[in-house]
Amino acid sequence: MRERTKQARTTAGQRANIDRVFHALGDATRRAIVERLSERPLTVSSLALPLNITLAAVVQHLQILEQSGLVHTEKVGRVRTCSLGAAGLSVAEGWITECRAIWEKRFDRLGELLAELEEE
Amino acid sequence: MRERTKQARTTAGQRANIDRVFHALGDATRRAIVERLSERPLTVSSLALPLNITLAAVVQHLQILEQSGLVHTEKVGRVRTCSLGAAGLSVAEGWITECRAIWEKRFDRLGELLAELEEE
DNA sequence: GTGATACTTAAGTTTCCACTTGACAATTAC
DNA sequence: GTAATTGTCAAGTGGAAACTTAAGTATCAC
Repeated sequence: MRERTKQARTTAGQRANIDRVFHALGDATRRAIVERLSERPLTVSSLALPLNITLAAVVQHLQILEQSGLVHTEKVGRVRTCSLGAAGLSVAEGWITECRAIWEKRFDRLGELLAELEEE
Repeated sequence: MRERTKQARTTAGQRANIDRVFHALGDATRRAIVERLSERPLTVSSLALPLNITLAAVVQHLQILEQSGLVHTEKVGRVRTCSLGAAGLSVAEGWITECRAIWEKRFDRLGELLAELEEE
């Protein structure tokens, strides 16, 4: 059976990905991790240091971040090194850009009309 | 009395705002609302129609969206019209852009380093 | 006026999610 | 070898958050 879905602006897979990324970014602790990783790669324990939570909690956050493509991790020996992944941020950026594009298109269309209504 | 506060990349107020925006965007239903409002302004009940939740739930989502600056609403008579607010999306976009900028800067430094190593 | 429409609000329920604890595995240091 | 380091896993807890129900208010149509 061939899967033949209807043509959508975004596919179901993309939508699931967007969901994972924004859910990941919805938590302040995870955003703090992303911010620090944008500066330099860090190990799990060095990531945990400034955060006031257990190492296990940090690992759980990292799982969510990695599944969303926001973070990439690699284990060498007993040390896992985490770095920022470009993919996740691009997904979020893309969604926002598309929303804004549609909105601005509409805004431009109404521009002339609004100019007339402003004199009241 | 020199006011020399700590030099922060982002102020506490901005951080609270970022938190509200990303929390708002963390929910799929609210993102669906934002997407539809990017196309055209809508009333509360017309927003609720395609969503399989009660009107009360939609109102609660709208409160969160309005507090984050993602949506602007105005009531005329008994009808509340909702439209996309540019402020919220800009906040999210700004955070992502800054993260990416720092990350890319690091990439550039790596490039320079590699270039130097090749010369020697 | 009456009734219908379009929300609004409060309170309760349920579901989810961040976090902890505690035990465990794998690597490195001694 | 033993011990310390670094991380992993499973199960459980507490609180936030999404959602519902039910009642209320304000506006519009007649």
